[in-house]
Amino acid sequence: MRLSRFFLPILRETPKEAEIASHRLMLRAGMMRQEAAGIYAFLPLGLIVLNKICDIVRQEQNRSGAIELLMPTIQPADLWRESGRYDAYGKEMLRIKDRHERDMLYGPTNEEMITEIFRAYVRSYKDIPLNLYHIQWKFRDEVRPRFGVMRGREFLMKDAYSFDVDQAGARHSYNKMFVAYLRTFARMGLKAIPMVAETGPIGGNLSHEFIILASTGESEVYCHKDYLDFAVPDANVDFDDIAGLQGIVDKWTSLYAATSEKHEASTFEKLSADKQVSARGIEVGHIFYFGTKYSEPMKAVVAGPDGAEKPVHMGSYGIGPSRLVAAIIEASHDEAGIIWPDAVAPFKVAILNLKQGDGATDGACEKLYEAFRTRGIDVLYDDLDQRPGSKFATADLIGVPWQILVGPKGLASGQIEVKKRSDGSREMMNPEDAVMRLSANP
RNA sequence: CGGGGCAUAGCGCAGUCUGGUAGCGCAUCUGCUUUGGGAGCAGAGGGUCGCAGGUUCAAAUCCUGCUGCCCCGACCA
Repeated sequence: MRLSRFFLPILRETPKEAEIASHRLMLRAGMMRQEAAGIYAFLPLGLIVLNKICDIVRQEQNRSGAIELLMPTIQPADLWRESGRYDAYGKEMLRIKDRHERDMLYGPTNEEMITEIFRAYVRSYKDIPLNLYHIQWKFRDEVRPRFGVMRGREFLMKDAYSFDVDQAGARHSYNKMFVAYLRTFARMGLKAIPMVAETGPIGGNLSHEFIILASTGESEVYCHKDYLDFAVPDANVDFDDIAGLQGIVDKWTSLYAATSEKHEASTFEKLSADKQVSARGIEVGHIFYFGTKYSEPMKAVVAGPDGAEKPVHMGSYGIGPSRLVAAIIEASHDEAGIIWPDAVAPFKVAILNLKQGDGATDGACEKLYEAFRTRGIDVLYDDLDQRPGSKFATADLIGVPWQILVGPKGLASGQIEVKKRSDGSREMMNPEDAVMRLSANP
C-alpha cells in the first residue's frame, strides 16, 4: 500500500477523552473514530488489524472442529421469551420495534437463536457433537461504556455453541475450545491465563475467563506465576483425543488462577510469596458449560440409541476480536506508539522514503516496494512529501514491526537501514538482503 | 443508576466572572527555501460559539430547559 493512496488520518495530538494507552493510540493512529458513546467506526488501519485477528480466531476455531455460520444482529423477542431471558436480561438489551410494532432486539448474544437453529434440524444423537460459531457484531447497552473498544456498547464477538448428548461429551467440547483459545491468544503474541470465573447471566456452572495481564485491565486477578511460562499446545494437537485434551486442560487448571469474584485469599496465600501474582487483567475470552439451561425450555432434544428424546448439553464460548485490538495494544506499546506483534500487524514492513522526489531514493524505494509485493509481504510505502522526522513518528505510531529507512546517506554506499520497531535496533544492509531477510519467515 | 466535569475551526485550548459582533497553537491550502527524529518564512481559507427558549439596544458571555460526551463508583465479551 502506498501511503499517498491510503486513508490514514493520524492525529498529532491526543483527543482529550482518551484515558488509556490503547484508546489514545487507536485514535491517534487513525484506526477508529467514535460515533457515539461506546460505538466506533473502524477506519482502514483498524479494520486490517481487526480482520487479521478474526483470521486467527477463525483458523483456530476451524482447527478444533467448530463450523462457521452467520446469524443476524437483529432477533425476534419471542425467541427470548421462550428461554425466559427477555425479561431477565434487563436494560443491557437494546429493544426495538419494527414497523408492524413487533418486538425485536439487537442481539447481545446468540444462545437462543443457535438453539432454535439446532432444534429445527437435529433430531438424532448420531448428528452430534456439533459446534457452531459465528463472528458477528453484538450490542449491549452498557451503563457506562469506556476505554474505547475495550468496553464499547457495540462490539465484535466470536461466539461458539456446542451441542452434546451428555455431560461427558460436553466436557470434551469445552476442552476443545479451551485448547483452541490457548492457541488463539498465543498466536497473537498474548499470554492469556485461564481463570476460574463467575458464569454471569449466561448461566451454567463450569466457566473460565481467559485473562491477559495489563495494568489497565478492569478485573482484579490472582494467579500462580508459573502460568506465565507454560507452553501452549502446538498446531498438531489432536482435538479428538479425549484423554490427551483433558490432560492439557488439567495442566492449565492445576495451579491457582482466579478473578476477584472467585478469589479465595486463604488458598492464594499458601503459595510461596515469589509465586503469587496479584495483578489487573483484561478478559479476552470466556467459556461456559451450562448443560440444558436453554435446550430444556426451548426443547432442543435428540433421540438417543434407545429412542428416548433428551435435551442436549450445551456450552458457549466467546472471544471479543474488537476488544482484542485494544488488549494487544495495552500489552505492546511504548511512548512513541503501538508495537504490533507480527501476526496481527497491519503491515509487516514500512518503507520510509526519507527524500521524496530524489531520483536515487525514489528508485530504491520503488524497487523495494515491488520486491516485497511480489513476495506477498504486507508492505506500506511512505511516499508522502514530508520530512524524515514526521515519517519516523508516523511509522513508530502505527507500530509496523519493520521499518526500512531509505535516504541519501545510506544509498551513498548502496545501503538502506532496517529498524526493528520492538527494540529500536538498526542495521545497515543492501536492499536485496533486506528483502531476503524480511521475506524469510512470513 | 448515584457523584463530578465538559461542550468555542479537523485536533488541543483561551475568551464567559465583569454582555459590545470571536482568538491562539497545531493541522489544511498557495508560493519559496528546506530534507536522517513531528522544518522556516510569507500569504490564504475555515466557526449559525451543542440545541431551544428568555432577558437586553446588543448574548459565546446572564437566566431557564434540553441534548451529547467524559471521568469516579456499582455492573459487564
